[in-house]
Order: sequence, then structure tokens, then C-alpha cells
Amino acid sequence: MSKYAEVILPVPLNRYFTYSIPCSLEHLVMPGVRLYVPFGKTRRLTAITVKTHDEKPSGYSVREILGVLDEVHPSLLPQQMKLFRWISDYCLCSPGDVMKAALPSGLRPDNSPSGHSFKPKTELFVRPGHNLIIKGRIDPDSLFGNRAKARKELFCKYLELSGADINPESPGQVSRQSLAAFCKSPSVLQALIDEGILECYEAETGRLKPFTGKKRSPHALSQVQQEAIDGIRNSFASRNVCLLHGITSCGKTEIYIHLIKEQIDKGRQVLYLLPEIALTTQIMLRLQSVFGDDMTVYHSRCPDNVRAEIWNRQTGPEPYKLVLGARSAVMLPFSNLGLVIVDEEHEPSFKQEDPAPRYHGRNTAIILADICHAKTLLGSATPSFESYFNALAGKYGMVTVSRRFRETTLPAPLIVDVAEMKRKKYMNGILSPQLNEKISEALGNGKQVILFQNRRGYSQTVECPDCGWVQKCDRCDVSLTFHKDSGMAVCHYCGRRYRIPVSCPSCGGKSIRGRGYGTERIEETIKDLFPKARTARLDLDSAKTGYETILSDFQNGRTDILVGTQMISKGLDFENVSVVGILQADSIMSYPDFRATERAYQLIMQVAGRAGRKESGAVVVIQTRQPEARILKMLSFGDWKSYFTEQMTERRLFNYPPYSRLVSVILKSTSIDRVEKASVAMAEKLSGLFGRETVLGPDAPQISRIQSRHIRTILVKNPIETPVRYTRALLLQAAREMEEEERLNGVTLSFDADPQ
DNA sequence: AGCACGCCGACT
DNA sequence: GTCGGCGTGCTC
Repeated sequence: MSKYAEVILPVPLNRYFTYSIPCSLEHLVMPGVRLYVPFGKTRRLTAITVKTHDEKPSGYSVREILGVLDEVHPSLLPQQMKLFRWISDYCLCSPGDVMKAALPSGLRPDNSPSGHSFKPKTELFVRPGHNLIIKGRIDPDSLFGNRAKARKELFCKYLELSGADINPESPGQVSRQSLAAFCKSPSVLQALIDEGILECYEAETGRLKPFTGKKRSPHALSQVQQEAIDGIRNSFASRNVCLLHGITSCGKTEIYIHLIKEQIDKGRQVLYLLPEIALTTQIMLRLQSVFGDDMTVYHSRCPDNVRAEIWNRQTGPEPYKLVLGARSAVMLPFSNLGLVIVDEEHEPSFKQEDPAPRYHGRNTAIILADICHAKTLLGSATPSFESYFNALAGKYGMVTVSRRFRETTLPAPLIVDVAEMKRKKYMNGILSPQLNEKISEALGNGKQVILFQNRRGYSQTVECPDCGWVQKCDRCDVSLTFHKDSGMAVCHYCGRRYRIPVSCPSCGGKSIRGRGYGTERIEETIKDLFPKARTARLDLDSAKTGYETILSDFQNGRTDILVGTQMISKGLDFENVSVVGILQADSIMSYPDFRATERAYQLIMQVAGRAGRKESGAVVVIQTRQPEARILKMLSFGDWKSYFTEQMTERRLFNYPPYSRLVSVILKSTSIDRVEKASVAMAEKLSGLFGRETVLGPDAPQISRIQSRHIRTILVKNPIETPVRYTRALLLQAAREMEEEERLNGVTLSFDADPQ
């Protein structure tokens, strides 16, 4: 019983807050319990208790909590409190930032007068009236005799639905609505209720649909899969993390299913993480066919009420045994976690980019597993350099599966020099004659085609050919992409849409037009060139009107050609695809940072992996202006290791991760003048603390303004031997000094640990 | 980050 | 005369 509670509040302030607890509530307040507290003059916020104590704080007058939101048990488990602490420490963000990312807003009723917002969903059910208490069984004949035929029929229907005809002691739940569906007029049901034969009651139902399909046992494993599982178990005997390096369609999912089953049988929970975009219904259905209602899906696109419901169930007596989720699912409560699977662990989307906490889902999962004394399995066909490095260094175990489940190999890619084709005037728009021919051939054979282009929209830019003016976003420092379907120019950063000017604002020229190719334009071109083929497009824009339909149409052969962005690189294998075309490989090969080739390799491999078997004549065509590029020579599973080794030599030479540790300091302001002054001052300060060689910048990033806020970054590059604690302490010290010296007015300062 | 307080321009 | 613009200062 303590008088004071130290709490986390959902504000970006780097400290805890202390409130007093009235005597009557003392027994309810403990770490992990949500409270409702006053904050500032008018606000009321949800708080998370970190600890309770009896020392009266000095220097300010303590305010009293308004209420306790968790009266039965804490909403946050001790393991989570530890994890949250780790995240805010490692990511250099406030505890409140972590809280905001973790708690569904339904569990965070800020500023509501009562302090309650999440309401469990209830439904009306019917059951036999209590004056009908039955000895042994219910006899409809004695109740109704031969009259009231409709009522009798409906009552019999109830008995059938509830199973009360067979098992009258414990009838199953029957909702009023489902029973009502069986009678011609609603008055028949109402009559039964009025007579007291049935009674109506309200009960909590939950928003998640129960699983109604048939469950199956895990499939038997092939020898290759069995060897992989044995390898993983072996590795877990001595290490906490294991990297499963297995090529596309080597049967990874079935390996996961067996490992999950094993944990559940031991009474432990499993968290299965996937990159956001890859959260396909297919994988969920496959897992659900084995695990049924023991599992759930949790990601940022779930309705908030559903997220709150899942969260509540996790802290209750019967938590889910398996959670399939995106990055944010690492924040969920797990009382008895045994295994975390991070599939497609190399995917950059595991790293949260903009709002703090800028955490990495994979790395956070490893820490979570550690806290819970669980194991982590990382899966990928093209592992991140970081994980592969850790595996080679012996920090992680590693299991390699280099044979496909059904003994097939990836075809060697056909590399087409676009520059040469253009010179010879052989290019048909964006299509080389080679790719054109392969497509015709495939279509002639009843095969399917995938065309990959890394840009959505119609044309990449809108510009004036007379003077070179390019249309840009008012709020962001990026050029606009033309979208033909809406006839507008769109900013891909903030989503703002613009009209295209008739005459050039710079020179008055009247021939403003789009330039470059996006997926929309490619779809149009392809429809022109292959009018008989059924062509579809999958990108962020078309996905809004049915991502699943587009994929399943293609899978079931209702479309022949699929044009798309990265979105097509995830998900299932398409057995009937015989041509995969990468239209502008250069756009993925020429990112201006040290990770460019790692990314390009992964992306090209992933896209190429969509092709069917080599035996059936499948081919991958890569169009590029740099046909001699080293990376294009390395595109096979076997070459991965030599490519990795080569890249690592380079990284060591230039002191890039994993041979160094980076933290990016981010300064933002609507005033360019202030942000520049502040960032110069900050860089000075950091140079003083770390030494000049360690601090790079300030620089204006590629996109130097987003949503009217100017951005500057400073990169701090420490040798890997420098303890994280030391780096962190100095960075926080610098931030504190900047604040104290009032050099930050109107500038917000944040950090990005391990920027991608 | 919010949200209030505070001090200057164009409206009934 | 005041409605409201957003600069700056504080939050246990």
C-alpha cells in the first residue's frame, strides 16, 4: 500500500510523472495498472503505473489520480513494462511515445469525462425460460400440443440450434437474430418470449468471428523440412536466436506450423511476425486451418475495438496461443511466450520510420523473447546483412535450406541492356523486344506474366519540356506523380493532390506533360500491346479497391498479366507464371546509401522468386542500363554468401554497420532559419562530446521538407565497440543542454537509432 | 504533443 | 469595440 504512483503519460516528455493515490484506491494500484489522471489545466489522460512508493516528491505539488482503469488485473504485464523500458532506452524516445504506439486507443480514453471508452460488444441471445426448468429433457409436444404450429416449429428449431434436444443440461448459445431468421414473421418469436417459453438475455460476444472451418493436423514433413526442424531445435539448445535461411517455396510455413504446434502443446504462446504488406489472408487461412480459434491476427489496420479486445484477452485467463501480427504486435501482452517467429526478417518495413518510437520489429522481438525466456526464429530467403553477420559471428544459430520443397530451381535471369536497345530504336515504350517476345510466347502457351515496376502512378513527374520546370508539393520537398485515373498530380509523401496547370508557371509554355513510367502507364501500354490478354494492376492505389481480389484473380488464372509494385513480391507462389519482368532495375539499384545493393538484391530475388519452375521454361527478364553491374551477376542463391562477403569487406573499409553503430539526430521546424541554426549548434555540441570524426552533418535529407516542416539530420557514427549506454548518455546530455540553453525554440529534436 | 494564455489585425 | 491569428511556455 503506497501513497504515490510513478506513471507513464502519453506525452513526448522524457520522464515519469508522480501522482498521489487516495487511500480507498491504494490496494488497486500496482505496476502495469492503468490510471486516469488530470494533466495541465484541462486535460485528463490515461497513465500506466510504473511503480508505487511512499516518498513525497518535493518541488511541486502532487496531484491526485482521478481513478483506476484496471480493477481486475493490470493491462500491462511485467514483461511488457521491461520491454517498454528497453524500447524507450534504445530508441532514445520518451516512455510516452512507446505507450502511444503500444496501447490501442480504446484502452486509452484520454479526455473522456468518465475515463471509459472501450465497450465490449454484446448481443441478444435466447434460452429456455426459467419457469421451464426441465427435468431431463424438453418435450415440445407437451408444451404446445397440436396447436400453435409455427411456434412449435420455431421452438424445435431453437432446440436443434442449441443442441438442447440432445444435451438439455447445457444448451449452446443461440443469438436472437439467428433464430429470428427461421420464422416468417418476427411476432412468432416475440410470442414465445412473451409466453416465457424462451427468454431473451444480453451477453458479451466479442467482435472477432469464431472459426467455423474444419481443422486439420499439420502435414507430414519432407525429409528436407525435417532436417531443418532438427537443425533449429539443435540450435535453440545453445542459442536464443536462429536464422532460417531458406529459399522461396522451400516449405517454410509448414516448418513454422510444426514448431508452433510444439510450443502450444507445451502450453506456451507463439508470436508470428510478418511485414505489414505481407499480411495476406492466405497465410492466415493456412494457420487458421490448423490452429482455429487458438489464434488471432493483429495489425495496425485492425479496427481499434478489435485491437482492444485482443489486448484484453491477452491479459485474461485464456490468452491466444498464437498471434499472427505485424510489427506492432510485439507490444501485445504475452504471459507465457515460448517462441517468436519473424518471417521475411530482412524486410525494411519492420523498422518504424516516422513517428517515434523508431523501433525495429525484428530486434524488438528478439528482446521480447529474451525477457520472456523464449526463442526467436528469423526466416528469410535473402537474410539482412545484419542477421547473416550475427549468424556467421556465432551470435545466432543458422539453418540453411537450399532445396525447394518440390525440387525446383530458380531460372538464371536474362539481362537486357535498355540503353543499347534504345540506341538501336528497338524499345517499344518501356518494353524491350526480348521481354516483348517472352510475353507473347507465354501468353501463347497459356502462361501468366508478372511485370514489376517500383513506382506507382502514371508518370513519375509532371514537367514543362520548354524550360524544365517540375511540379512540386507545396508542403514537401518532392516532385509530384501524375495519376491518370484521377487526372491529378499527387504527392506520395503527404497525399496532397494538385491540378496540373495548363500553362507553365515559370515560362508560360503550354506543353506541360508527364514524364517517366509508373504502374498505371505500364498497365495502359500492356493493354495496348496485348489487347487480348487480361491485364490487372496491383499497387497501393489499386489495392484500396480489393487487394485480395486482384491477387486471387491472378492466382486462379482469371487474369494473365499482373503489373505491380513491391506488393507483388510478397505472398504466394504463382505456379503458372512463366515470365517475370523487372522493367527498370536501375530504380532499385541506385539508392544513394550503403544499403542500396543489399536492398536491390533482396528485392530482385523476391520478385524473381514469383516465377514458376525452370523446367517449365520460366524466365526472369531484367531490364537495366547497367547490365555489367556486379549485383546482377550474383543473382542466385548459391552466390549469396560470396556477395555478402564482398559487401562486408566494403562496409568494414568505410566503417558502415555492422562495423559501426549509427544514430541519426533529427531536427524539424516550420522555420528553415531556426532549424538550420539549431542543427549547427547541435552538431557543434555533439562534435565536442564524441569527437569530430564521429559526427557527420548537419545535412538536409533527400526530402528536406515534409508537411511544411523543414528537416535536418546529424549522423553520429560510433565504432561497434563503443557501448550503447555511453552513446545514449551523451546524446541525451546534448539534447538536455540544447533545451537548457534555449537553442531549440520552435525546433523539435528526436533520434533514430540504427536508421535504415 | 496539446492546450491555454497573451498580445496585435480586420470585422459587426 | 471583439473575434481570432499563432508565438511561447508548461504539464506531476
